[in-house]
Amino acid sequence: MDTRQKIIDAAIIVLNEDFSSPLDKIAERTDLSRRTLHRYFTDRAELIEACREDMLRTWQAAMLQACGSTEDPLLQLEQMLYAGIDCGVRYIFLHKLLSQPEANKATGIPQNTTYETTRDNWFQLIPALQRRQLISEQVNAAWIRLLFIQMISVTVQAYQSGDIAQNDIKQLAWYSFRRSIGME
Amino acid sequence: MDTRQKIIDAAIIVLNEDFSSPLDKIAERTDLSRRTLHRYFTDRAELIEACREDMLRTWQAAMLQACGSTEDPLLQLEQMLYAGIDCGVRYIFLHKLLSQPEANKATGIPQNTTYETTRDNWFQLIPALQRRQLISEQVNAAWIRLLFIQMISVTVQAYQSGDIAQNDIKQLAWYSFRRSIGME
DNA sequence: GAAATATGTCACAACAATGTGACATCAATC
DNA sequence: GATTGATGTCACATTGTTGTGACATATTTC
Repeated sequence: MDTRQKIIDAAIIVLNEDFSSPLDKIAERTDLSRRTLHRYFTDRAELIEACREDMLRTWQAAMLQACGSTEDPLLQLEQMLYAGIDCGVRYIFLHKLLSQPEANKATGIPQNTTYETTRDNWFQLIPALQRRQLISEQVNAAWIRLLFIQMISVTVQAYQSGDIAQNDIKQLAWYSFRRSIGME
Repeated sequence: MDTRQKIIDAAIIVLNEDFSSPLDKIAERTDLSRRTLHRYFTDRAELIEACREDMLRTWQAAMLQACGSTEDPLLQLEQMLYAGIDCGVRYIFLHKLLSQPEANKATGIPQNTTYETTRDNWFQLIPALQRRQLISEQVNAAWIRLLFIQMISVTVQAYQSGDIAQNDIKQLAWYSFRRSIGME
């Protein structure tokens, strides 16, 4: 398997838990030495940048596919949730990273307009659904956005905890999410 | 105001964002020098321990009050949610800290059985409500527990973001939470 | 205003994390 | 079996973080 990708995968998991974690921990998780890690990424910043690009690519691909699979905006929303869940830790870390501009400045990550526009497209779905009376207009769109992100976080934790039957989790997530935003 | 407490408050906020953050950042947030911080807490471990105790105390007091205010288990659950929200970042950080035993070992935090028993008491409420048919028995108790914790996190973010009317947030949180677990 | 208390500034040693060079080792390929 | 490519080991300079001592400067209390 691609060593570079193996490092990125490990970095995403470790840095998601603790953003200031030393590179040794990432190397440890890949069964490679820190020296090898540095052969692929000269810099910590370069590694983080690679993680960001990887997460962004994965997320955008998943979201595009989810939206392309149907015309029904309700089904689109459901598929978007599943797509986020499939991205898992990537999705969570990406949003954590991009919602903390201080961290970005420190690591020199450029502002990514692709992300913003893509994201904004997804979340224009909500007002559209509200106009069609499929979601109560009482519930704030910003609130729904927070619930969406957090539902993916809950789901990832559920998978990791092992306390919940793996097969049920996705349906459970969609059930809880759609009810939390006032559907059905 | 109590300087010691001021430091703890700052530490909770900063460490919640980045657990490995240098002490300078905490000191900066209090408008005190790092030297003064070290006069109150000789050690980083000691400061973290103080944060843990502070969070635990605040949380337990809030939860006890919430449960003592009524006999109705449904109202109790609602009050518990509001209590968690009032604890805010404290609640989130406490759960983050106590759910990562690796971090505890590193900092020498002792396992706290008071926390576990108190927590377990609260979450015995769920099965009780399910037996009374107030919550669907279809929904897993572990899942509900995750939703509860995350709903508080969402609410704190909503307060911080400023995108949502402050007055509405608590009611919004209770509405979304109770529907997400299958009530009403 | 003198004494006591709290805080700031500076310097410093100890340690941890980073990034790199030099060279060894191992496996695959020719 | 010699060569190449990927990785490991070790050493090293550099930088960031930590905890502490010595002393200066307010601020409060008597």
